[in-house]
Amino acid sequence: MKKQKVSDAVIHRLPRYYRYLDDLYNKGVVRISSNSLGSKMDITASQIRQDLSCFGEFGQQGYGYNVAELRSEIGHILGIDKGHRLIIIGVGHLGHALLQNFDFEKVGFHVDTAFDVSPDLIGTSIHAVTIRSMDELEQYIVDYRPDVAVLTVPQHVAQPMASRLIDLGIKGFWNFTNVELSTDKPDVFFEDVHFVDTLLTLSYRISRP
Amino acid sequence: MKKQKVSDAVIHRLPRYYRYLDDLYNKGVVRISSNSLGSKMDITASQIRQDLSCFGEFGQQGYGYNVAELRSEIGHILGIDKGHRLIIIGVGHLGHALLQNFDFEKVGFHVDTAFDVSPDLIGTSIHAVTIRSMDELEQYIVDYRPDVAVLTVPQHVAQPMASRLIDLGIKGFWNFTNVELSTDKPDVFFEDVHFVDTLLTLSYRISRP
DNA sequence: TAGATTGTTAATCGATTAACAATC
DNA sequence: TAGATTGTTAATCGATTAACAATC
Repeated sequence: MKKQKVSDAVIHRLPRYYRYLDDLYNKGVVRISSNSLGSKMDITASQIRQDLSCFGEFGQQGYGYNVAELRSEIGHILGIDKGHRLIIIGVGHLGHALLQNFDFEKVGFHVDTAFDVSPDLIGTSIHAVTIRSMDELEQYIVDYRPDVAVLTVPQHVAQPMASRLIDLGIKGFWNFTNVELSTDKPDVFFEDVHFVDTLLTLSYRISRP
Repeated sequence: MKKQKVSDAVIHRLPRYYRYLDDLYNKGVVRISSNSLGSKMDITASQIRQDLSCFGEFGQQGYGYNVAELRSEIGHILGIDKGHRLIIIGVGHLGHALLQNFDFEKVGFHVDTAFDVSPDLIGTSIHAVTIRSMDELEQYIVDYRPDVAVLTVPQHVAQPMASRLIDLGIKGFWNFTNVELSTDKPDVFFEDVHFVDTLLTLSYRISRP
């Protein structure tokens, strides 16, 4: 096992490995070689073995990998078993859609609660998640110490809201606003879901003659 | 101007360039050098110049780039001015959220119409977009020839729906299902928005000790 | 003009792929 | 055992950065 800094390229492939392995696992597949996984995923077997070697030795010569085992190892590397807890900031259509459709538990996140400013929403609950007033934010976070905030607020409040949450100790942001957030704290992470960027990439590709 | 295949790395940076230039443009900034744009975006000036050189010469020695001009050039490269038209397949919470909040026009897409199976939705409209029955799909696409389909349908219908749309001539998919779609047609493009992957990447980062 | 900044070529760095000894 | 397949080292490929002549 090499012990070096793991590159972004590798990190970004991990969730995809996990998805494929989860799928194989659910289909009851017991073992898989880097070769056959590679052809499924359309990457080289070499790359898979190289990527995995950043984290340990999970296979066996002549056999390949045990699907259940590798799935859980990668899940572990990704922190799925850490019991992370998150809060949702902003329950507009998008926040609502995530609450209704997104399987947070499946990737090891528990949705503690949600916050909004709308009196119509405060006090109600969606999918067993209570929506609270934004005024309770400080007290709630101090009391319950969630790890991650999902930002589904309007653009213009994104950065101030992020700063407020960072001061309260939030360490990770799943950011759905189209704003690039920043902080000087090195242990705070932003993961941006830039819808616009992906649509523009598609636009680029279909626009070539 | 070098004329080679443009790498994925470059293509994926284009939308971000566009966002920053659009922002500068809206702030009334007239000119910018690769150096100052680079420090804003936290990339090297060299990379910016190298990237742009794939598409032409947009700057001027001693001056830098005209913001309005570079913005529109990159918009052009991305196909923002192509008048692409799209249809939304599936108006659940997510489709609804996109219809209400996402500024398609800003990136040069016109939302023609939307489709769903729910009798409650069919015939209504959201943000001036009519929701039609899935039964009208064939006829509509044949008649109006939209370019792109936004897939916000349940997982298990994703691939069959994509195949059906590809047969009807849809060339681009903005895919919000967690399924990796495939086709043997080389001129069909999928742009996947894998929510799960980004949340897992965040999980990885905050899980490191 | 002199200073600034481009576009491009060359150098460096890192990521991917190939090869293979080790071994199940 | 023989065949299969790993983990890792070496080779290759491509992307990023640095350097600089050209020139506004």
